[in-house]
Amino acid sequence: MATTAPSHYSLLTSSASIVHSEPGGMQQAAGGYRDAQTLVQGDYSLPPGNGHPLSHAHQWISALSHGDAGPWAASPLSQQQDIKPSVQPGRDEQLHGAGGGGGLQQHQPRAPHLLHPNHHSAGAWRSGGGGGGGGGGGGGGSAHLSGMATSNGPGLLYSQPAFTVNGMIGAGGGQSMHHHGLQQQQQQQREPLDEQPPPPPPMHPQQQHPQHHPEHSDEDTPTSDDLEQFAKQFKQRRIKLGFTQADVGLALGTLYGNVFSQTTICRFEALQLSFKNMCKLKPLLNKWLEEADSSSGSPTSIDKIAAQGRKRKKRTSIEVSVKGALESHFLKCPKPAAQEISSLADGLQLEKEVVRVWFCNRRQKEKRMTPPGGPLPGAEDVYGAGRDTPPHHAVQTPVQ
DNA sequence: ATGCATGAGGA
DNA sequence: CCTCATGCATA
Repeated sequence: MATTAPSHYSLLTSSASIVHSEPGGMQQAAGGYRDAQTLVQGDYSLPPGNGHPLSHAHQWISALSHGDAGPWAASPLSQQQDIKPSVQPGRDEQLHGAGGGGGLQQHQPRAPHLLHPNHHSAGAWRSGGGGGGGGGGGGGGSAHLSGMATSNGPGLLYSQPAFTVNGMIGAGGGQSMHHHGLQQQQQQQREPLDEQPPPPPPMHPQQQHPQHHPEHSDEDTPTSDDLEQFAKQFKQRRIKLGFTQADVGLALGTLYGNVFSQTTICRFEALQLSFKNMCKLKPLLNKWLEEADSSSGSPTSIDKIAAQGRKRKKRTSIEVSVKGALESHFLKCPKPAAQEISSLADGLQLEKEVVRVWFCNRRQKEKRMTPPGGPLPGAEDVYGAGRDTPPHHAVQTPVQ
């Protein structure tokens, strides 16, 4: 039981609340608004006067599948999946507590201090080669992904590329990347005579250019290390500037026409996206960083869009016991056939669709970055042979 | 921070 | 149906 909503979407043809909170002029670092949700999110981290001890060595599982596309191998940026401002016709429901809503928002003065450039996760693995000289400029290459698909119809978002900064935003022109050397420093140096054989990266399927250019460290394809470093740095700066993940997501929208949710930003920081996805987002976030950094004090048009209206099915809450069962099956067979799913669903008293989706999500999760606890569980190829993947489980990074 | 869900695109 | 990118709704 417990399965709340069977399968009908709740029709909330209620208030088409247009919540457009007018930030007025407090978009500064003070981060004007804050969604209720945002409040709960981790910004409160960082005790004033003490660095956080986060240091997790990330390592992506090499999820090589038998027939699926390689994980993050070849061209990571060669994807133009493009974005579309989900312009949904039925815009109703969806109450965003923001603006005039229930007035549950509040501004909170964050301490201007706190935070200090510090920590650098241990980079035991991945020797100089990859990480490549701190340059990491990441800025390089990439970028053909801004799509400016702001072709919204029914008043979706009114984001105007109104920059007041250096007007370097090639909103309509080109998206030239210019990196400033703000990346991070290098961390490993060895004596010129004492070459130590630091057990290089166990294995990183990515960054294996089947093409040419043997040496290129901070151009085009970012390495996993680059990404990790960047993500960390990004988060740090973001917090320092007083922005929430949601803020960033919106900013990206007003900046490029690509809105992202708090979720995505969060996942980016936590490296819970696929390598490809990370590569795609990095340039954008990098740009935002520059923006926020230089205009930290100047007006940054923040617009708020009233979420699109799409009636989602109510989230099904799967009981732990049931989850356990699913997990078991997943270990045995990550990709059950339709029929198997049916019987499974039947046995668990769940909708087939729910089970199917569960497996999809489970597989996806398995492909994300974020090491299952250990840097190298021993290369487990998800589906293909390792039918008995070790019982690793949600061992999230102790960050924040 | 995450779990379940939606959808586009690709066999 | 699957993968993949994303995000609402939640815990």
